[in-house]
Amino acid sequence: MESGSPHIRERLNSARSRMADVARLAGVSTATVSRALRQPDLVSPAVRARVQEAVERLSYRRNLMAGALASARSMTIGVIIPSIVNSFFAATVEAMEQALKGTDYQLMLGNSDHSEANEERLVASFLAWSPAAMVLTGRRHTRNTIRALIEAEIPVIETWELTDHPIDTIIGFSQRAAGRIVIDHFKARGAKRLGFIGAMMDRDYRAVERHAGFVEAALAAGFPAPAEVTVAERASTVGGARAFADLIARHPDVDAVFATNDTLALGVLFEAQRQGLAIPRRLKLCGFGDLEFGAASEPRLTTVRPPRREIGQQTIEILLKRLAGGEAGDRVVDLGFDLVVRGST
Amino acid sequence: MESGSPHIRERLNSARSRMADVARLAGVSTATVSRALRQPDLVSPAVRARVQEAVERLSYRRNLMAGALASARSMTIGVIIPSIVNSFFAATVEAMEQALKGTDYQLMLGNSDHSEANEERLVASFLAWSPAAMVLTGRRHTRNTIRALIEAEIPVIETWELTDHPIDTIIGFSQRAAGRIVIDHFKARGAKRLGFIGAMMDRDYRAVERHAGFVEAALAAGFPAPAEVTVAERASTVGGARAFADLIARHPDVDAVFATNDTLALGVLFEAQRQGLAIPRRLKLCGFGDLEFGAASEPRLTTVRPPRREIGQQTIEILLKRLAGGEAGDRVVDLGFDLVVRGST
DNA sequence: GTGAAAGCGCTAACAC
DNA sequence: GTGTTAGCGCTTTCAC
Repeated sequence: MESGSPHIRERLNSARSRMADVARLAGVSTATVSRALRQPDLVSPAVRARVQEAVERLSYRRNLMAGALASARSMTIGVIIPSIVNSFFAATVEAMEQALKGTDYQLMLGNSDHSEANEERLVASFLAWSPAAMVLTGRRHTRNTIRALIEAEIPVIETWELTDHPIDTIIGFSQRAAGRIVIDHFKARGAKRLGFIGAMMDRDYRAVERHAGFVEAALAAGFPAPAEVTVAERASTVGGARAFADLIARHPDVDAVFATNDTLALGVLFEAQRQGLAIPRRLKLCGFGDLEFGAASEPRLTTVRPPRREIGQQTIEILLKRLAGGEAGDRVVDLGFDLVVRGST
Repeated sequence: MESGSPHIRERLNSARSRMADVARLAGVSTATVSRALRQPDLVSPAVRARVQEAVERLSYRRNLMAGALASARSMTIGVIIPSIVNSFFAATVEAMEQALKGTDYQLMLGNSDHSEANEERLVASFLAWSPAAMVLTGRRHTRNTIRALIEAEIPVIETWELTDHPIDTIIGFSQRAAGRIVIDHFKARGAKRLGFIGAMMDRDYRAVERHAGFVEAALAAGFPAPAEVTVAERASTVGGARAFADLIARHPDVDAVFATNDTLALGVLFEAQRQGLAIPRRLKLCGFGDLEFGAASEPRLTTVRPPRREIGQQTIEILLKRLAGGEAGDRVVDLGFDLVVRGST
C-alpha cells in the first residue's frame, strides 16, 4: 500500500465528498441532489445543471450503501448459477451483463455448485444486501429458499427450465423435450442401438430430465432401452472419453450416442477416433449445449442448442421493465431450443 | 409474486428482526450484540451464549448494509476478470470462492472484457460498495484506476502476471517466460519452421507477452522468424481452425505451432486432421492454459499450465491474513508454470 | 466487560 | 419544484 507517488495523491481530496457537499456547492438541499441524480425529471433544468456541475467539480460519487440502507433496496441483482467453469451458464451471465450495461445495476454472482443447500445459503447472504431482484437457475429450490425469496418481495426469475408454478417468473425451455428431439433425429438417420452418456446425474437434474426425455422417446419409437454410462464428476472431455470407452466395450453394437453435454461429446469424439470408429458412419454422435468448439471439430458436432444468451438477455429485459415499475408479464416464458445438425450424425 | 401459500408465510415474522430486538431479548445493549457477533472474545461467555440464543430464537440475520455504512467497510471482495466465458480465469474465481467458504466474505465479480476503460468503470462502481479488498487481473490499469484503488486504502491484489511495481501485491507468473519455454521444447523435438497463432492481440496483452517471449527465444535459438496469424475476436476453436488453415496455406513448411490458448490449439488440431497433417509427426502443436480437454484429445495436447487455481487460492489466503490484521507479506508472488508434455509434440 | 450516544450518508414522507 | 425532518440498522468511541 505504500505505492503511488505523493504527486498523484495530492490531486484528490475528491472522492471523499458527500452529498451534503454537493448540496452546499449547488445551493440546494440534499433531497434535491438526490432527486437530481436519480429522477432528474422531478427537478427543474436549472437546478439539475447546477447539481451536475457541483457533482463534477467535486467528482462526487454516491455512496450506494447509504442509499441502499435508507431505501432498503440496492442497485444489485443477485444471480446464482450452478457452476461457472466450462459451463453453459457463463454465456447467460455474459448476456445479462451486456444487457445491464448503461444501467446502474450490478450483478452479484454466486455459484451453487449444483447444490440446493448451497443455493439456500447464497440466497440468504445475497438477501442481506437487499438486492433489487434475484435470478436463479432451475426450478428446484429448498423450502427455505422459496420462503426467503417470497418474503423479500422482489422480482425473482428462475431460468433454464419451465414449470407451471414458478416462484414469480421462469424463463427457459423444456429439458425433457430437448432429450426427446434427439430420438427423432437418430431415428431419421437410421440408428439401431442407442447409447447415453451423462455426468453428475445425482445433482444435475436438468441433465436427468434430458435423459428422461431421451429414454421415454426412445422406447416410444421402438428402440430397445439405451445403453447408459454416467460419470460421477462434472462433465469433462476426459470423463466423456472414459465413459464412451466403457460404453462401447460393454455394448459394441451401439451406433448412436447422446451425450448430455457437448464437453462429454467431445470426449466421445476423441475416444472414437482413438478406437478407429468412424463418425458418423459407424457411430452417430449428438451433444447438448452448442458449445463453440462443436462448430469446428472434425467431424463437426450435431447438438441441441439451448437459448443460452437469450435467457440472460430476456431475464434482464423483463427485470428492468419490472424494476422501472412495469407490470409483471407472462409468468412462463418458453424460449425453445434448436437441433443443430452437423457432420457427427 | 402472488405465489407461496399463506401457511408458509405465517411462520416467519422472523427475517425482519433487528439487532435491537436481539439485544432486548438477551437483555444487553446493541453494542454488546454487535461485539458478541463479530468479536466474541471481547464478550463474557455467559453473555455470548445469551446473545447466541436470542439470535437463533429470532433467526436474526445482520443487515450487512447497515454494518457496512457504519464501519465504511463491507464484507465484499471485488474481483475483476477479463472474461468469464471459456476462460482461464473461471478456474481462478472458482478457487477463490472455495477458499472463501466458511468466511463471511462475498465475491463481487466484474467482467472487463479485456478493456482498461471498462475496468476503470468497474473499479469505480465496486468501490462505491466499500469492498474489503479488490482483486484485479493483470498489471496494466488506467491512471484513474490506480489512483482510486490507492485512495481506497484497501488491500489490492493483481493477478496472472508479475511486475516489480505492483499497486500493492501481485500474484502470478511470467507470461514472457511461458512463451519462451515453448521454444526449448520445440527445438528439442527437432522443429525447423515455427508458426504462431494468437487471438485478440490488440487487447489481450498477456497473450502479447507470451508472443514476445516466444519470438525472442525463437530468434535467440536460431530459428527464422515465426510465421504468424492472429484472429481478431476472442480465442475460439473455430478461429484457431481458420487461422491454421490460413497459416499453413501461406507457409506450408511450418512444422511446429504455438497457440496462445488451448482453445485455439484445439481448432488447429481439428484443422490439421481435416487436412491430413499428422500430429505430431508432420506438425507439432503446443497450446497454453491446460484447459481440461487437452488431456483427452487425440493426440493429447502439449501445453503450458498456468497456476490457474493456485492464483485464486493464494490470493484469498493472503487477503484473509491481511484482513484479519496481518502484515502485508511479499509484494510479488511468483507461482511459476509448467510445460505439460503430451502427444501433440 | 458492558452501555450510552452519536453518527455513517443517504432516502422518503411530508410540508411548503 | 424544493426543503425539512426523521430515520434506515448497524458500529464505534468513550465512559463506567
